[in-house]
Amino acid sequence: MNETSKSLNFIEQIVEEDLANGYGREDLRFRFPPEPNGYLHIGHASSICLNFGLGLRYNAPVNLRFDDTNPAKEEQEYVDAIKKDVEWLGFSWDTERYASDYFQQLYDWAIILIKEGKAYVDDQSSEEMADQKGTPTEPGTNSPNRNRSIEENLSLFDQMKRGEFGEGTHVLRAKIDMSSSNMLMRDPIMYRVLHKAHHRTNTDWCIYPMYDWTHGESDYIEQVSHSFCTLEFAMHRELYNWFLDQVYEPGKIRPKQREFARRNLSHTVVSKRKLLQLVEQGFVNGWDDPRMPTISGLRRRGYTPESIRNFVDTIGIAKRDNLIDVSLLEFTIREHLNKTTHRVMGVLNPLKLVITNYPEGQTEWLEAENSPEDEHAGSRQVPFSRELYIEQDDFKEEANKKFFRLKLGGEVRLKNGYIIKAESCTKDTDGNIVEVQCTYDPKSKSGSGTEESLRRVKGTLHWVSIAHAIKTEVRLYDRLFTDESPDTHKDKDFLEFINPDSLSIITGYVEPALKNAAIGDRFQFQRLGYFCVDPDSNDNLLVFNRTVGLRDSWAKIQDKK
RNA sequence: UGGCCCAUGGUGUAAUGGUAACACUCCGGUUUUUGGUACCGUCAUUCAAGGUUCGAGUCCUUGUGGGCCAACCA
Repeated sequence: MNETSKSLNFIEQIVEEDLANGYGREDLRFRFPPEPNGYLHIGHASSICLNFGLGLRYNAPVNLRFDDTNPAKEEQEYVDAIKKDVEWLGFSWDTERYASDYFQQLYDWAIILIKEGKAYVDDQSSEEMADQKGTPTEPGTNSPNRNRSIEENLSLFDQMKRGEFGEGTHVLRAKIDMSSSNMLMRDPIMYRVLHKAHHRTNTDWCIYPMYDWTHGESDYIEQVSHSFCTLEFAMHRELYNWFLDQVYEPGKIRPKQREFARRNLSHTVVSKRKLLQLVEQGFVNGWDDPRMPTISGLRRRGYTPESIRNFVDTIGIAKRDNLIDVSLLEFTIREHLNKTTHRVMGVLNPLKLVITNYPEGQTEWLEAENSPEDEHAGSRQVPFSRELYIEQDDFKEEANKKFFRLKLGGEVRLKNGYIIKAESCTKDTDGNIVEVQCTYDPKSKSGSGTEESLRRVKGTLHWVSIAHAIKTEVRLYDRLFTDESPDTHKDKDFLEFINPDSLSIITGYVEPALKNAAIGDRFQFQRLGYFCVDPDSNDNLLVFNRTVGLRDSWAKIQDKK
C-alpha cells in the first residue's frame, strides 16, 4: 500500500491534521459500528474500508462494535453474517465489542446525570411529547415533568429499571434545551422501557439506551479517537458532544465525530430497511440473493473481495450526494476476473451443428489455453466430435459483412479447433432453425502450424461437443430495478420499479473439464462472461451464476439498429 | 419558511490561492483464434452574480439548486 503519491480524502486529511497538531499516533483508534439488524451492503463496504483502511495506514486498532441497543430488531444471525462479511472483505478487527457490554456503565452515568439535575423521567404519551417538541421552525415547550425533584426522578428511574412500568409509559430524558434550533437537543430520550429479551443480555434489562446516549459514550469507553459516520448523523454531533461533556475526564481521549456521504449505487437500493423489505416480501430469495447489493449477495454472485475493495477505493469518500453508476462496479469485477479466471467453453442457447465430413463416432481431444492473461495457467484438453452445440446467436442464414459469425456459405473458426463452412440448415415447422450442417477443413486445426491453420477468418465461435457436454443450470441476472434511483421518487414507492426480469434460469451446456468444479469456483465462459458455481449445486447438477457479462460491442452495434 | 450540510465533464473523485486532472461511461480506431483483453484517440467540467487578490474551482457576501432534521430506530 504505497499511498505517498495518492491524494487523501477529507477524512484522512482530518486525521493528518490532528497528527500535525500534536495528536499522538499511538492514540489513534477507530471502529466500525454496525447495528445487527440486517446484512451488510455495498454502502457499508465504504465505511469498512474507510475505518479498517485507516487502521492499516496508521497501524491503529479498529474495533468491530455491534450497536445493539434495540432488542426489537436485532438478532444473532445478523451478528454472525456481519462478522463473516467483514472477514471476507479481508479485514481483521482488534476487539469484538457490543454496545450492550456497556449497559451497566451507561446506567451508572445516567444516575449521575439525574443527580446533577440533567435528566428526568417523563411519563407523558409519545404524542404529548411530540406536540411539545415543536417543529424545525418553531421552538418546543417544556414538559410538565421537566422539573421533577431529583429524588422523584431517581425513584421513577429505578422503577423503570425494575420493570414496574409498561412499554411506552416512561422514558428518561436529558434536560437540555426545548428551544434549540437543533431538534435533537430538545430534551432527547436517553432510555425507554422495552420488555424484550436481548440477544446478548437476555432479560437482564428492561430499559434500553437510545442511540445518541449510547454511541458517543461507547466510543469514549473504547477510547476511539475518530468516530466516522454518515451525513444524516451530522445534526447528532451536537448531542454527541453534549453527552460526552457529561462524562469526559481530562487526560482521556475525547472521540471526535465526523460525517461523510453514504454511497448510493444506481439501479438498486442501499438501505437495510428496504433490503429487508425485499427479503420479507419475497422479491428476492434471501439476503444473499445474487441480485442483492449486500456483501453476501455479491459474494454469491461471484464478486471478489479485491474487486469490491478496488471499487470502494475508486469511488472515494466525500460529502456530496452521489449516485454511483453500477457500471463502475462491473468494471472492477471484470478487471479482476479477467486476470484471475480460467477460460472455458459453455453454450447457453444451443443450436446443433453437424460437421458432415467429420467421421461419425470419432472423438478428438484438442488443447485449449486456460488463460491468455496468465502464461502459467497451462492448458487442458477439450473433446471435439461430429456433433456440436454452438450459440443460436452465432448463426444466420444471411447476414451483412458486419456479422463476423457463421452464415450460409461463410467460414468461421471453432475456438481451439477447426475452420468450418456452413453448407445448409434445417428448420422446424415454425421456421426456426434447428440444425446447421457444415464441413470442416481437416488441415486447419488450431496450433498445428499448417498453412491452413494459419489462415485468418474473421469470426471465432465457442462450442461444446454434444456427447461430452455437461448439462447445467445457469442463472442470469439483470439489475433489480429498472430505475437508476428507485427510492428517490417522492411520489412513487421504490417497489414500483422492481425489474420483473431480474432473474432468468436456463439450461446450459459446458465442457467436461468443469465436472469437478467446486462451489465458489469462478470461470470465464468464453465470449459470454464470468460465471461462478452456486452453493445450490450438488453431485447431480452444477448451478452457475453469471457474475457479469463480458463487454459486448456487438450488442451495441445491434442496439443501434 | 428555522438550523445544518453540499455544489468540478454523463457518473464518481482529485487539484490544499499559481497551467482544471484521473477513473468509469459514451463515441471512433489499432491489435486479436474471445466482437473479450491490451493500446491509441475524440467529445465533454468549476451553479450564478458580486467582492478580496498580481492571480480564485479554492477565500468572503448574496442568490439559486439539492440533501438532512419534528421514531420510545440506528
